[in-house]
Amino acid sequence: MNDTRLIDIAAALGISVTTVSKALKGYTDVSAITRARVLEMVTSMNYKPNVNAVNLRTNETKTIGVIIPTMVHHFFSSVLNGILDEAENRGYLVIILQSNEKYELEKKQIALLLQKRVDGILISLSNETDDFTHINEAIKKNTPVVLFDKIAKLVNCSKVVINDRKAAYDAVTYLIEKGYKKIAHFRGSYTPQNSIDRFLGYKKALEDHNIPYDSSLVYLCDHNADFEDGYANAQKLVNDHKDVDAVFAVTDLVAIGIIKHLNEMQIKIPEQIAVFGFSNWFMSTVISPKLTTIDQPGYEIGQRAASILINEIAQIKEHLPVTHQIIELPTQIIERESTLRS
Amino acid sequence: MNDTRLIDIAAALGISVTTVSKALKGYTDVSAITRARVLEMVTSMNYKPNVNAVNLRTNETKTIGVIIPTMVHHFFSSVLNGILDEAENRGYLVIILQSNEKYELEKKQIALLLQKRVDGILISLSNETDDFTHINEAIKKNTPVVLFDKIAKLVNCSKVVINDRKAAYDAVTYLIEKGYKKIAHFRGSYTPQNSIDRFLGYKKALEDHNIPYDSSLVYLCDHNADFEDGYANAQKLVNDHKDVDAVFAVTDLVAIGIIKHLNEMQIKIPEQIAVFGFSNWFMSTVISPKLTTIDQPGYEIGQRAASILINEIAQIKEHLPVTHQIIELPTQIIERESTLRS
DNA sequence: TTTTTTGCCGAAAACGTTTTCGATTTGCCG
DNA sequence: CGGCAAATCGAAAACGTTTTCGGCAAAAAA
Repeated sequence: MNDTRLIDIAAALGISVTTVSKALKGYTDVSAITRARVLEMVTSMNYKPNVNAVNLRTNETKTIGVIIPTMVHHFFSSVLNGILDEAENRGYLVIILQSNEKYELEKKQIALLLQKRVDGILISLSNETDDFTHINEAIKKNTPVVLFDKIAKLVNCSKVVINDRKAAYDAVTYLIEKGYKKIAHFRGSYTPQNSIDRFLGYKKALEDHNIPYDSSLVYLCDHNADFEDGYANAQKLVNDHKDVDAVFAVTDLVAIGIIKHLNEMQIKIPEQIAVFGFSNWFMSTVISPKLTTIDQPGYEIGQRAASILINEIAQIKEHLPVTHQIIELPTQIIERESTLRS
Repeated sequence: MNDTRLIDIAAALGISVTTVSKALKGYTDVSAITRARVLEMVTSMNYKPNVNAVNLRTNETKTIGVIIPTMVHHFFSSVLNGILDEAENRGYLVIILQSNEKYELEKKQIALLLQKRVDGILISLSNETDDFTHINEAIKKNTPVVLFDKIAKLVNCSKVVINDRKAAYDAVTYLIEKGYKKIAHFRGSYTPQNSIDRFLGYKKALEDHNIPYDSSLVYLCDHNADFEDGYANAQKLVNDHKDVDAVFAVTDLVAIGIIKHLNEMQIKIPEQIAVFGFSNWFMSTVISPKLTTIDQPGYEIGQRAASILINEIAQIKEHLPVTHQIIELPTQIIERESTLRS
């Protein structure tokens, strides 16, 4: 346990702890020469400040908390990646918690983070969450919160999102312009804003191009919007509607489920039915045919969210007024084989 | 900022901080009645201890650090999941860092964790790492370390692994017993123990079944052992060896790359060439044909590793001798279509 | 009654920093 | 040479706990 303390290097130098501390923190009332001596002794004795003492004294932890619905998901992994990088660059550590899409757990975890006195919180809401008092509680306690991806519009804080509605609109418009006539939609469950917006974008695009909206063409994938959902519903789709020529899926995973079933039924993609995904999960280049999809910049979302949060932390510390910002990151269509008729 | 402190509830009750603290920590020298009053006041005033003060006083942080090569990987996501669950159950928070497979970064991050005074460290080594002084440094400082997955046998600490060699041996033996004669191996790079062991298991299984080892049947996938590796090498394989009837891949991702190429070449799986993966990544059920593979219990690895670490932390705190343990978690063959000849 | 035990409580030190405020010295100018 | 400003330092309080140690009362033993 070679933990050298301020008092140790003070003793070694024959000066006071006060001066040592001040030398390190850039106070002006310490001479250049003693500062140099302190700095040298600090490295030679390998001094590392005791964060617990610092935290107690300064009442901050240089730590931010992150709550995500799930970790085992490529999109959230990317977001986390962005958060971790930005946090490290700015000298912050990151505590990660998973809500497993449960509201109660999410609530508990906010409380845990507040108790641990993290300097700020990044959170993507669980699908269950429809009450936001726990978030507001954190904000009221002067702990800044930044919502990302799955947000709540009502909460008064900064947010980093993509425009799901526009992205979906663009996707469906793309399909229409490619000549597809009867476009089905495999939507996610009813609560998360994401799947609502994507559905609305789908609907709007149809209407704007004079294609009547037909609710029987919308299939609900509420079992996590995963592979099985797409697979099972694809079965129904080909039974119900012989003349569908394209599907816009709420998720790459759903899209891959669709592709798998169509492949098994020997239905040609995109000749008979085109498939459009959402997320640009790297797996979408692995399957056959390669999936056309919407690129969602996960890494950048994480990075921006962390950056904004850390800025707000600094502002609060300086007692400056914080202005919340809503960042909308651009998405783009990644055109691949699954919609590309020759 | 409603942060009530011990002194506040002491004042509210007209007693001393000492007694309040003792009531909360289960000391015997506080009467049942005052203890009850304290407990009541604690909940009514919503008291939460200031962790920084507690940490400073007790010299522990109730936090463990985790370093993994990468987060965007299903296996590590699962491991993290296990770690997070176990940690939360035992009242610990988790700080996660990524080494991005870089030795230098890994070294820096160990230092960072030590500086933050985490109570223990979980780490899966980067591929580059071949020097272990940074790990030993942590151990010397009385911060317990548990290695998992990508370990170093030389480091004197607890480890949680699967038996890669045996798993590979079983896989290849399975192929041989199914009647496959000429079995290629797509191996990972030369440094990580994992891919070495899987290669050795492959070789041993051949020898034990009187099949001569042929080094030209071993293809190196050293570009992250990912999808592209499998795809590219599969191309070489079918050129070089017309008579190969099975491939054992170091990773599901590599296996999927192989499958993709074979599908494109209209080579029937498993009739002409069987494919065997490693990891039981959930994607292996999504592709066609579904991939036979080795199930690697990621979640359990994380859980066990965290559990062992937290036990050791407790032992060190009580000044008990710690006995390091090496846990080998069982793997099993998941038989699916890619090796199942009808 | 006196002595001893038991039960209950509080004063105070300690953990390692940061920061305020006052003290001391030095140089400078008149 | 006196006085003032600037430069440099240190004592001490504070952050909120935990824990040791001793004190004091009431109950039990003598």
